[in-house]
Amino acid sequence: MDEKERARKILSVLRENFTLPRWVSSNRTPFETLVVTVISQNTSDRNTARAFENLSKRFMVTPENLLNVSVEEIEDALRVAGLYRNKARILKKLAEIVVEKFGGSLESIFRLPLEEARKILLALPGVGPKTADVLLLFCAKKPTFPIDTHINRVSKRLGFVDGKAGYEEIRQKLQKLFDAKDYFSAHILLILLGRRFCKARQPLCHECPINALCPMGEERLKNA
DNA sequence: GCCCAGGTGGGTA
DNA sequence: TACCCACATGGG
Repeated sequence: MDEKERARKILSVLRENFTLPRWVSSNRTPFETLVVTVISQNTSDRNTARAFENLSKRFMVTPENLLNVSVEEIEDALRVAGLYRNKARILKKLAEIVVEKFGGSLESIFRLPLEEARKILLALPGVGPKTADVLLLFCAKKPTFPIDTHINRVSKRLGFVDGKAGYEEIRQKLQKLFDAKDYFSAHILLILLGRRFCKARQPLCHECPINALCPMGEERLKNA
């Protein structure tokens, strides 16, 4: 079985074993998605949601509103998520740039070709490859594959890339292995898999739904 | 009390 | 370019 075939089977098994979280069908604006993604950096889903809700309760999350409130108020809302001083400053700065350079909307960036748009996003404060790719895939519907820490680990254990592969190498590889129409669901499902079964310290290969398709799973089952 | 969750950017060699 | 560390809270 070649790699692409294995990737296809893995995706199919993941679809049978996991349901996409509710927020997937929530319609956030691109700017809200940017804000949530920045908040989520190095932060659990639960605390990310709480922080974003704290913000939304105070005002509609638009660049104009963020520009007009004090950084202390943003800090208060974000405290629960951790790293709140950094993130509050970054959100202020992002609001300022979006209003002043992009007419209050990210849409003009999204209309550019993928790599061009990606470069512009990467130049924004607090926006690294993961955040840029989330925006491009989720909001701009561009064919790019965001790599978070779970996907990084899962890709290596599955043998899709070798252990020292970096962000860009993993992204290119997954984009080759999956069809562009599946990037979104594959991204979500691989994260769910990583969190539930393919944990950093304690992989649960015996219970993992794709252990038969994973070199690491086969190895562990053999040794059991 | 300790370890885990889980990206970016600034600094150093 | 490649690492190392700061950022900070909440839950098990």
